[in-house]
Amino acid sequence: MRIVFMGTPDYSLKTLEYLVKSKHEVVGVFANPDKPVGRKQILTAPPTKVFAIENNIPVFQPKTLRDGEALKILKELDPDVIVVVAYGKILPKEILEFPKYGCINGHASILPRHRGASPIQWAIVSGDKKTGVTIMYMDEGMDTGDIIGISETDIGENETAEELFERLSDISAKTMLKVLGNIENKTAKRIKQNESEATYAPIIKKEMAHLDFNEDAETLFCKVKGFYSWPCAYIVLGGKRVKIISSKPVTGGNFENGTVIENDGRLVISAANKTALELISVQPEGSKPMTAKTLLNGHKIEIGTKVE
RNA sequence: CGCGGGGUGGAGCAGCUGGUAGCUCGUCGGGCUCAUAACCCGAAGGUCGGAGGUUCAAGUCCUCCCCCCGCAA
Repeated sequence: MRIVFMGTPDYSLKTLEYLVKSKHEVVGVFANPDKPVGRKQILTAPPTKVFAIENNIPVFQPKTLRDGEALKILKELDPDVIVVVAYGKILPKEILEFPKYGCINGHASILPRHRGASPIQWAIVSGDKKTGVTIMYMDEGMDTGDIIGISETDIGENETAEELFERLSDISAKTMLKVLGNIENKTAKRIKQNESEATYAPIIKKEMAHLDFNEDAETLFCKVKGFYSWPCAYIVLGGKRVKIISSKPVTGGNFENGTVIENDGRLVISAANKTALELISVQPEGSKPMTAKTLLNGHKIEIGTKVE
């Protein structure tokens, strides 16, 4: 099939790679415009664009898909199907209806759970034991289209969002290929989503990663994993922001929430419901990542110190 | 010129108003102990990021450069 691919970040790159290697023909790639990255704010091309250029595939980076220009380009590319993975834009109706086989989206959760921008992070933050990817026909809603294929996977006990991203991108790519095969030979089935089971995974904001010790340790532990490596759960200790890279929920006691209750080689902070969170690996602002023990070597953190 | 923090023995940090460097951990040796990541005794290990400058004297002041990190994206 002739495929137009739409995707921007690393997560979608995997699917693009698989498609290019497959028997299908990728005739064009849409990605979000280059944007400034890093401390130096260097204008950087998204990974899908870089890959497309290396493989001599035409790249398009429209600011909007709604001015008719994108549709004009698509008419020239004449795809049988448009494959969308983490593109970062909503497709207007005119584009959704354009390709013969429609627009297919790879979403990183088992729909209808975790519709929205950040399904991977929320699966972990919510404490889900399993997640997966869903391939669906896109419609005008937010991840509300009919399901064509699902692949499930267990979430590891200590798995971070970063690791899950990596795994799901691969699973998504493979599932997408399978589904495309089914579409091509007309064996694809459409399954409606059960609206009553829908949940939403809103885009992550940095402030969400500021840990609140009025929550229990298990919840905080999930946030540390789910917000890693961006934006990364953090606390404010002695006026400084300290990122929590890894942690472990432990038994606490009758202490005020958010105070240091152990500082002898281990750094433990009391949380709600007599639980506590042991910080394993941290990164104070201005420093490189280090273990809590190392942090304690150079900083006097008294028992009873309040964490903000 | 986007804002800010920082580069000191292997690691993390102190070192105020300038007078040859200290803490916690680790390492090595020894001791105690049924034993130990515990405890005791002792030891090694630092051109204080680099280059200039000021000074009788600079980690500590001035100038330039290199590198790391947080915010921001």
